[in-house]
Amino acid sequence: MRSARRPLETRKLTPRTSATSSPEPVATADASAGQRPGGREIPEATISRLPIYLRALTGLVERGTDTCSSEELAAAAGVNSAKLRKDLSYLGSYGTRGVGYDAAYLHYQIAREIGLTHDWPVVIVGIGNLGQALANYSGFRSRGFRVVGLLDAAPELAEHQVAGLPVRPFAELAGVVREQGVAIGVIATPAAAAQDVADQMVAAGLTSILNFAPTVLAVPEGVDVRKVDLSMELQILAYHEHRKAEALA
Amino acid sequence: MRSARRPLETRKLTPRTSATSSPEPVATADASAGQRPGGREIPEATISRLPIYLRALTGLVERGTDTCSSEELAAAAGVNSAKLRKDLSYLGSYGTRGVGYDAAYLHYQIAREIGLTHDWPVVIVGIGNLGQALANYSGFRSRGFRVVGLLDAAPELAEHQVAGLPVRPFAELAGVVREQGVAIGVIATPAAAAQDVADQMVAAGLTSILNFAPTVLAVPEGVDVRKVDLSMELQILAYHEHRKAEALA
DNA sequence: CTCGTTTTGTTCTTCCGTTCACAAACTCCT
DNA sequence: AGGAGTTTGTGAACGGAAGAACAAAACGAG
Repeated sequence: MRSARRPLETRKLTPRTSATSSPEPVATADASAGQRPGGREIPEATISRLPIYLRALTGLVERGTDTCSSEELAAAAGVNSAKLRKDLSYLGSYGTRGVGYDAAYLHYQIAREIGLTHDWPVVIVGIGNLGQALANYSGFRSRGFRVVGLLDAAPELAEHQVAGLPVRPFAELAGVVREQGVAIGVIATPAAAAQDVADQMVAAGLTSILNFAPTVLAVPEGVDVRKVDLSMELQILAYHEHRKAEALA
Repeated sequence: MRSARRPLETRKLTPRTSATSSPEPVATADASAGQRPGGREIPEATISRLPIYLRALTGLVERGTDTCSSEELAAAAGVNSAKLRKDLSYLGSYGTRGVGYDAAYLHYQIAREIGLTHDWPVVIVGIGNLGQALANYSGFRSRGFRVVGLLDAAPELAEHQVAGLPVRPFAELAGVVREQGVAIGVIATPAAAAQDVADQMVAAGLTSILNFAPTVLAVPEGVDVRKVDLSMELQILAYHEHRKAEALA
């Protein structure tokens, strides 16, 4: 009953078209490393939640909501409302006291902060089961990521088309990266090949890597790596399952 | 050159066959919730790293290492050695001062702690691209997880075999769970179906869920949910990419 | 047996993230 | 216009995790 509670059609929010709403009236003289013009440093924990808020907002907007309170949005995102408000406050003051947040406007602001106002081209290396699934995953495209290259070391895949794209030999990585201006690479190879692929990716100029191979990658400074470890998640669940079983014994 | 550094063939470690090495000689009278017999509460952050240590140890053992220092193991796992030692100390005193850890023995102890000394049966719901990739993922089986059921709402899949298993109608979930004693379920459906699947899973008696659908799931107390969000990871990378680009401008 | 070397296990300090609680700001009703 | 009712944004308290540093324990040499 949370969505029909408020009696309003209030569209009269003041959306502050200027994004650089510096809360400190004094000009911040510190141009120290990584300091964004319009705000303070955004904590890593907050950044990892922004995509969740973004998705929750997408859902609310699709359902016709135009204004939502921090409580509602927090419920949709599965977090505490105080945490949500603090997270959003790092981006700026995009809410209206006594009213809430304009869903569409807030969505835009978060997308802008993450850098999703334009598409990101992505290459996937390793077109096995997982690589094919990733290439076909519609969630990427709908969130601003465009798969522009599929690469695999195995030459027999070269004839196939996956998700409407040809599978190209791994050696063409650097060419694809250069031609398409790719910055983000996905590794979906077996663990044994992952470090080599990562090295080639770095050499080709990629600066962000999403690693699905169960290995720790060594990369130079300035290259971001995130890893998704499928069996790790199951192992963590198994631990808790194990504990539950012990608790009953 | 880190592996050939020590001049040893030291196999003379004292492996302490008793697992219940209570550091407090006094009988701890507090049987308060979730307290394990042989040790203190293990922090969540530590638990999420145990699988990484496990994998690093597997690699070392395969390469013939029998003793490793916290420094070596930490390097293989990509973490700080002090953090590694503290994490391991929550499990007990399994190292030998001046020597290091017996790789195989430590591997066993961590596996035991997580509960990987026996196999965990797992069901996968949603046999699309991702579900098929997961069903075929060899990393599950090699780490103690056995896929015993594939379920999908679409009846046209029922003829196919995926990874050597038949795809069964979703309605048979409860039966499979009961017959096979399954505790862990994997959701690989579209977002719209995920909450319903989760509800059915809970009703069927599953107490751990790994969710690949981009939705926040609501589950009752006592059910653990972990989520893997593919596009979220890319969005976090995009944010950092975005910042790098801004820093140059 | 004793000393020096190595490496663990743990304590202490510091930092980061979460939560609470409240003042400021906005709307609505009378 | 003023007061009641909401809801944001944030200062402050709290808790947990990370890293530095060190004492305790084991080993080897002499």
